[in-house]
Amino acid sequence: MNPSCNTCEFKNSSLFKNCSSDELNHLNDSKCFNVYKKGQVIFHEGNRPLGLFCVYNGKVKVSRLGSDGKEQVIRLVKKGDTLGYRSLIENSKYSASAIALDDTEACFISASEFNHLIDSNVKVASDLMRMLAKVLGDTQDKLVHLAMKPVRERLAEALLLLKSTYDDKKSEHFSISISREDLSSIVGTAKETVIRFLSEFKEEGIVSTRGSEITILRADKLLQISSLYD
Amino acid sequence: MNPSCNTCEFKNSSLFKNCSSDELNHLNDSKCFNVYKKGQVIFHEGNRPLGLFCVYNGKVKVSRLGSDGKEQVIRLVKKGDTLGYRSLIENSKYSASAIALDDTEACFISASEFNHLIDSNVKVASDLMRMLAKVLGDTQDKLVHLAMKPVRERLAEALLLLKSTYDDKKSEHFSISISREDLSSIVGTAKETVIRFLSEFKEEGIVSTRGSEITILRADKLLQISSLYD
DNA sequence: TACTTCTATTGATAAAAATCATTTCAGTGG
DNA sequence: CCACTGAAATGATTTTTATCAATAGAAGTA
Repeated sequence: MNPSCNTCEFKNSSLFKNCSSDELNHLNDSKCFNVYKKGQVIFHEGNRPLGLFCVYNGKVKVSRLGSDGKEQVIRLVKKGDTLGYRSLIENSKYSASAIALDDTEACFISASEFNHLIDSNVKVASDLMRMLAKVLGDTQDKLVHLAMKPVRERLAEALLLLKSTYDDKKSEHFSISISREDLSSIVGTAKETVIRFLSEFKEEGIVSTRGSEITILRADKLLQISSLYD
Repeated sequence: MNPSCNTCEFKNSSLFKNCSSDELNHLNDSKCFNVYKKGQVIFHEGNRPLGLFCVYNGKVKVSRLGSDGKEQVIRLVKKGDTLGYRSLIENSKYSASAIALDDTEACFISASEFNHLIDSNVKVASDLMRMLAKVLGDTQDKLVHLAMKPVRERLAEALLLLKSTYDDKKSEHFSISISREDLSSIVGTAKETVIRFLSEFKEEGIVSTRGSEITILRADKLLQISSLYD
């Protein structure tokens, strides 16, 4: 059950894709495999990071809470992704929390192990740097869209983001079970507002819902809606 | 006039603080000193980066334009800061433009020079990585605040950001000349809305204005206003 | 100085989104 | 199967912010 780094599904696509077999074995010996139930906190805003997480399975949201209880999702994390590296690099406390959106499994790598690895393998360090640059770019996009696009377009974009992040089956229609609360925290708006536009989308035949499950029927239409202002 | 890297004011605080004297000399020989007038474009969204800029003097905004002509400022850059490294690392086109907010001077370092440096000096690479992590954290803060705070609080925050970024004289009161248009692009709102809240701040004795110049009289009050929701 | 041109400011109004209240629906446990 | 609970959905209303329009003020230029 406990997956081995050397045979890991993400061996060639993760942050550690440029590790030697020896390095992977070493990682494997020191890592710690964890299981999280849906809704469980993986790490908590304000705590000190002890290492980083490599998500093996499941879905994770990285989000921050305002004093009024409102939540804003900063990033969605999928299997194969690394989690919690920013605070580690900055050597600062977590500025956000990571919460499982589904039952999730992740390997934990200690800070010392991680630091040793990026000090000793330049390729890993430079992959990490590129990853940071990529995530920074994505975050800037989010910022700009939040400032410039109305909710309807941001919702369309959020649905496409969910699809592009979590659609691995590539089936005809992508479905995801997500609470309206979580969805509104991704979009950056109120729950009811999300529900209203979602109802519009339903009437237009763009999505369908059954309980909290949303099925995207017309990704093309969503793309069109989301990029009205691009 | 053309400043030398080895005697540069920012020698010990810039991204290149861990360069050897030789490396600095080499940078100095290959760099190119540029002068930009207020309002002038330093680099433009969509273009391919040829190198990176090290700001020697002045103020720069990094911003993106929506199709409707609305602008959102992503980052403020001051003297001693590096500019344009994200696209360079990602090897992608500029996703934003850099525009001088004041008369600005900056040294340009070619991509090959820069890449060679980060490949050969691990310390520079790791400083760069920490810088990326820092900027990512700042951007995430911006994102969360934009989503959660009302304009009044974001305006207070923006004024404090301008002060913390550009106040070097540490005089009694910080003054800055900035158009309401630019200020609104930092806050992420309409020009008129900024003006209205600015008028409120004036009535409350928190700031004063003369033309486009804004003077912060009570930074403490701004801090209080901006962190109502923290 | 008078003129021209921005830009700041203020006012009135419209649009967008948040909030509050209520109803409906889906999943859960007896 | 039914009651119960929590989430989704819808409606009514308020708040916030954007937009449009007009005026006033600053800065540059002939």
